[in-house]
Amino acid sequence: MSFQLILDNLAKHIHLTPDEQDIFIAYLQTKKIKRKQFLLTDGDICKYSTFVISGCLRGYTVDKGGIEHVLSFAPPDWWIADMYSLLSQKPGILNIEALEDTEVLLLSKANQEKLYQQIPKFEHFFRILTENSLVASQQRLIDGLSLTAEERYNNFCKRYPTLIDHLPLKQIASYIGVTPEFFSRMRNKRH
Amino acid sequence: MSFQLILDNLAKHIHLTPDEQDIFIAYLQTKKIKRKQFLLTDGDICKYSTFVISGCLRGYTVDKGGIEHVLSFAPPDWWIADMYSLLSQKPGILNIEALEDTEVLLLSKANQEKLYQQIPKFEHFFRILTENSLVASQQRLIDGLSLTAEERYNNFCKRYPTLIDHLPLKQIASYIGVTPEFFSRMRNKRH
DNA sequence: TGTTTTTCTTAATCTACATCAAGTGTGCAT
DNA sequence: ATGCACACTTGATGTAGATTAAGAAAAACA
Repeated sequence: MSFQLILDNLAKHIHLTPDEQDIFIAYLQTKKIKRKQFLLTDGDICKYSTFVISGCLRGYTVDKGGIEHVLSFAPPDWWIADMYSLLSQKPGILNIEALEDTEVLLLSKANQEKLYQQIPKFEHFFRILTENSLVASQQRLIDGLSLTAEERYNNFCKRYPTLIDHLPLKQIASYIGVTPEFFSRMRNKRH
Repeated sequence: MSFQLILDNLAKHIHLTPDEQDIFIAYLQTKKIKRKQFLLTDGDICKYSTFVISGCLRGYTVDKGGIEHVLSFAPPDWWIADMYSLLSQKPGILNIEALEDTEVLLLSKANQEKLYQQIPKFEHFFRILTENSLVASQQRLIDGLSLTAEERYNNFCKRYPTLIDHLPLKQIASYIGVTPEFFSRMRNKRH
């Protein structure tokens, strides 16, 4: 198991000494999730921040009508968690499912807090990570209010070009916020 | 000018010594904004985190069609900023306007970063603040995808009961994501 | 390899909400 | 007080996108 991907991910915002890297790595757990298996389901208490090494996860909620709404995809080099549940340690509403066989690193909430104490740089790192998530989340809110489904799709294509290829279209439709039927029509533009 | 409100706000997450409180307060600026005046407009680079003491602000974007979309209200005891612009120091898209005569405290980005260096507890505080904003933003995303306008309105009423009273209905409509006309009809339920 | 399951498409109909237009309060500046 | 924005309402009509249903294509799995 190589930890290079996650160390490089940290290195985008903080510099760690070799010793600090070792401490960090000792706090991680490895896990493999088969396609269609779940890392977290609705009602669970989220105990980990998850970092994807290979494969792809999706995080989604299910509404009263049973419709799924994709909140995020997590390809390699991305973090994912049910932030509400992770922070409050109450049952969450997110489902995290593997779209393909996926390998992840898990950092437990307890270990994450130990890192904040032992190596304050981690507080810096996760502050920045959270700030960037917030900006992305707010931009998506604005897009949902301001743009048509088609414009949101074009944005998605620009922002996540690598994802487009090996993602079922219905998952993209759900992320964009439309039905698979409408999405199909939209792409084949014959309204 | 009393700084008690902002010190109590900090105290929700971190404990400061009197000396640290003094350092913090010395970094703040006071500002008064009259009703309908702007603290920030589209295209500006956001230089401050703003904390509201009295009055009320609203943050909104304007889409291609000239329609305003309210992203947040900031009543007393709330923080507001164009996070995208504040973090990237590039021109932002948010307008921040006073809905009534408003008194705020400004913490410049430069001073905020000095605080992170001098008093690491501030990094902890703003991490938590950002985490909570992220959870709220994601929940609003989910609500926008899962709920009807009416359900979103009911949620808003429950979540911000104090705001409802002295806020123009059209501003609430915009926050909910519907036109004033539809909002009016909805409230007077005679579809 | 064939069988099953899931994804994608197409078409008809429907609905939540927008748009346009006009009229009625209501607060605030002169 | 009076005039004037501006907030709010109400009605008629328009539309983006949903729903339902069914078949075609592709992928998963045994």
